[in-house]
Amino acid sequence: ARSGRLELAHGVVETPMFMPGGTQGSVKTLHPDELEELGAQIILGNTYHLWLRPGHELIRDLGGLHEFTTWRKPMLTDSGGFQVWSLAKMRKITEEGVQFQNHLDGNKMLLTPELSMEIQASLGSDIAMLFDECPPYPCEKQYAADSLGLTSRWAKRCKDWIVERQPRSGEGRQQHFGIVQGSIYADLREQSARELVELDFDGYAIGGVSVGEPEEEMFRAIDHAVPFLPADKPRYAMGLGTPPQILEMIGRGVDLFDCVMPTRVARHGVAFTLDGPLQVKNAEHARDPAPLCESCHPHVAGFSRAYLRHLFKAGEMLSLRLLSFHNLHFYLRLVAGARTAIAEGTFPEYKESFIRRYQRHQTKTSS
RNA sequence: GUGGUCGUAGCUCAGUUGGUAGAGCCCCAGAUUGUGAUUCUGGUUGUCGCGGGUUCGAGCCCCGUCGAUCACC
Repeated sequence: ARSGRLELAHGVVETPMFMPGGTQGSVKTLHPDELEELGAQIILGNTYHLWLRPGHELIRDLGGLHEFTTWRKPMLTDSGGFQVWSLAKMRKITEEGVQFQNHLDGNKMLLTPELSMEIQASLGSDIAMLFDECPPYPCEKQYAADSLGLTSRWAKRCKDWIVERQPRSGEGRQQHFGIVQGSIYADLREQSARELVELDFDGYAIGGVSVGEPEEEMFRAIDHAVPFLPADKPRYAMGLGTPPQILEMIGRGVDLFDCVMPTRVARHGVAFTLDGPLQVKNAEHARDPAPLCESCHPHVAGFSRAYLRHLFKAGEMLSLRLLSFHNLHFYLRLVAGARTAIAEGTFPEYKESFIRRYQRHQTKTSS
């Protein structure tokens, strides 16, 4: 485990850090001021979604994504590769890029490495992710190898675009993170990492995880990639994870995380607590005056489980907001605690005691 | 009073020529990992208004009865 400071165009990010997802220019249900209050230092935006709607040129003309959304702190934009994989109806991957039918009106579109870089430059994010191909799980080794090769060639094209279009360096410059692929194969992960490091980016992400693989495979993918990434550059595990997974990966030297889980499950009635996930809608809470958990943010601590259950059963929008707020608070506290523990040299104990309590009452397995 | 229609799960209803009861909602529980609030997956629930009859067998047919509703008198 390690801690650090990431200096970006719109401010400093302390690591390890969790980055809430603001896919369409909004962390669903929350006000930017609330995110600041929660201690969020960097949030995500998404190239694919913002390109389709309202359009990156519109956002650029209105001053960029920070100005557009009023979020003044650092932002990271995902390249769109994953969304083309997960959302588009039909897609055809070619050397040039990905042809697909978008999920909004079915129009045929083409996303290329250069276009992804251009869109992200228009958005003005602090960190732009390279355009990659995210292979599915399970994945034959030959496919994973071919896919990795394509991702590396696209990385080179992204690099060329960056050098040509953004020659300036220094403060305020947009940073770029490469994405290590290679599925579950150790040698491919190593190869991918080496090829990306050769091209020299500002940070490195581990992609192709959280695509349906078992947890052990996910950890192994991280372990296969981390040793080949430079120690002085940030490492980002894309799309992860559950609270215990976050701690496990911090223990493996990962600095940044993003995951829709805290906000998505919040909208479906699940609250994270020190004793594991809590199904707020369950009948057992119908008359429970207790708060969600002892670590609640003051804004949520005053509400009983009975009231929160009622809000969900009644379909009240406040329920979505309160649990989104609560779950992000939980995640951001988790990583803040990790930073403190790392600084004090007690991270292993912090991790173990958290996981022991979190999983104590769990009867189900998280596959 | 006469004639018609209808009584099936908590609610709204489907049940083919009689073959041993289903759906949606609700309720109960689970899922969710580079974003799906309005999603997905499971599960519980019936004296088929009641009482007789016909039949090997009735939610379906016959008789009676109760209730709802409509039309006419």
